[in-house]
Amino acid sequence: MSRAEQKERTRQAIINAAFSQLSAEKGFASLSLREVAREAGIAPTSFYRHFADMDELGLTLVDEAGLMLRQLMRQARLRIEKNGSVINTSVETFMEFVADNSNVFRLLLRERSGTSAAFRAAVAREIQHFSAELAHYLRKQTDCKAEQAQLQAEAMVTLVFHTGADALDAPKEHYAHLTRRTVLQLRWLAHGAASYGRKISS
Amino acid sequence: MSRAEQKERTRQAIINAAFSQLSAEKGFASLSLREVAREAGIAPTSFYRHFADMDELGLTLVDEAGLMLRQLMRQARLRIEKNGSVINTSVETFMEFVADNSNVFRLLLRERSGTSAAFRAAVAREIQHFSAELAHYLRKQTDCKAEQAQLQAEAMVTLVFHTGADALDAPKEHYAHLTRRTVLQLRWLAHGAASYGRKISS
DNA sequence: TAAATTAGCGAACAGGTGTAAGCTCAAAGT
DNA sequence: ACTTTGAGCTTACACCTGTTCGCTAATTTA
Repeated sequence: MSRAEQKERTRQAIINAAFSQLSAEKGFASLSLREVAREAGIAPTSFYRHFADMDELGLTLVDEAGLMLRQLMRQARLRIEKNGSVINTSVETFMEFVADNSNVFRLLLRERSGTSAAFRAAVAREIQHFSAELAHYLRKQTDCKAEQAQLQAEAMVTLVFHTGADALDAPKEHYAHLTRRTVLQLRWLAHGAASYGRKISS
Repeated sequence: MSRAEQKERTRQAIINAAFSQLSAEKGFASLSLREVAREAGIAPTSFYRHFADMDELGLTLVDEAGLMLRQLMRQARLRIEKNGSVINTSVETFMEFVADNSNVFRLLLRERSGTSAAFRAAVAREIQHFSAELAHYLRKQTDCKAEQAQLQAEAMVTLVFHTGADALDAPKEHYAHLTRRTVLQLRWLAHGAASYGRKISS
């Protein structure tokens, strides 16, 4: 095994160790370099061969989380093409993502309002991507001004993310109920934005 | 000075010390018993005469924050009676609250998705109160089903809180812009909920 | 083949943490 | 006036933290 290859492998071991230690009870801030190193199977000091400090590791985790968010969007688009019902399919896909990647979603959720400005900015950027894609979609679907589409998309993302946060503390049998509620909220929003816009322009 | 009186005084000193140490860079989780005690002007061990541990102090802080939230609602109602424009006045009042009590709002925001289930539950309860009052108001204003009013209120609160979170990282000259955007989102929601409901019932 | 690079390790340090034990001494209760 | 109570203190302990230094051993380069 080549040297660079091995290095990349333990780098991934560190990242995985960090993700696995994130949980409902433990946020990134309360992660310790030594514990992460222990789980990754290296000495504490070897950590520095890969990251300058914990913050750098944290930003890497946020990047990975953003990547998964983009995978989620792709999957949602695929399902929508087959299924049709846009809002319902999107929310259902999102809820599955939250259920299957709780720790990843939790990271985004927490660091969005966390103590590090850099983390907050990084998360905000990822979510911004998310909203922008949705806005683009909305503009194609219903013809409206760009600014308006963006604003609507952000409201939708906010509502869906909030439901995701609730889902983390709810038993799985409540998911369907949460989904139904959110779908209704999004429909109101879409309906209102469309008719309100028409009223203004008329 | 009576004994009970003095005890209450240092208890408040502890609470104030804790609030003052909360900031954009420091969340409750990274608060240390010793530092809080130092700022409160007591020995670390004396802390235990007032709280069993930091968690108990934290729940007390959340309670105080909830209290301020209720003051905020009262103030908003007063202003609405004079001013008229419900949504606009509410959002403006809320934004002022966030600006004037950043640390209090930050506490609610962070612990809502924090690492302690007890904290999350406590914050959720306070916000639930908030939404319930708004729902009550909506029902009086526009006649609709109770469940629908509640759902609409929760969406509104979610959007407003999210804007508050953004405001914490934005310079004050952006507040007006943020307010305008949020007002528009809320109007869409109200408009959509009203007409969507009518469409269903007809 | 010889030299240079470097991932990983062990030992050690300085500083922070929560909390237990036991004391003082002024207020409250009898 | 005597006793009890309890807020606050000092000391002490055990533990965990991030980080520096110098070393080893294996891969890569020349």
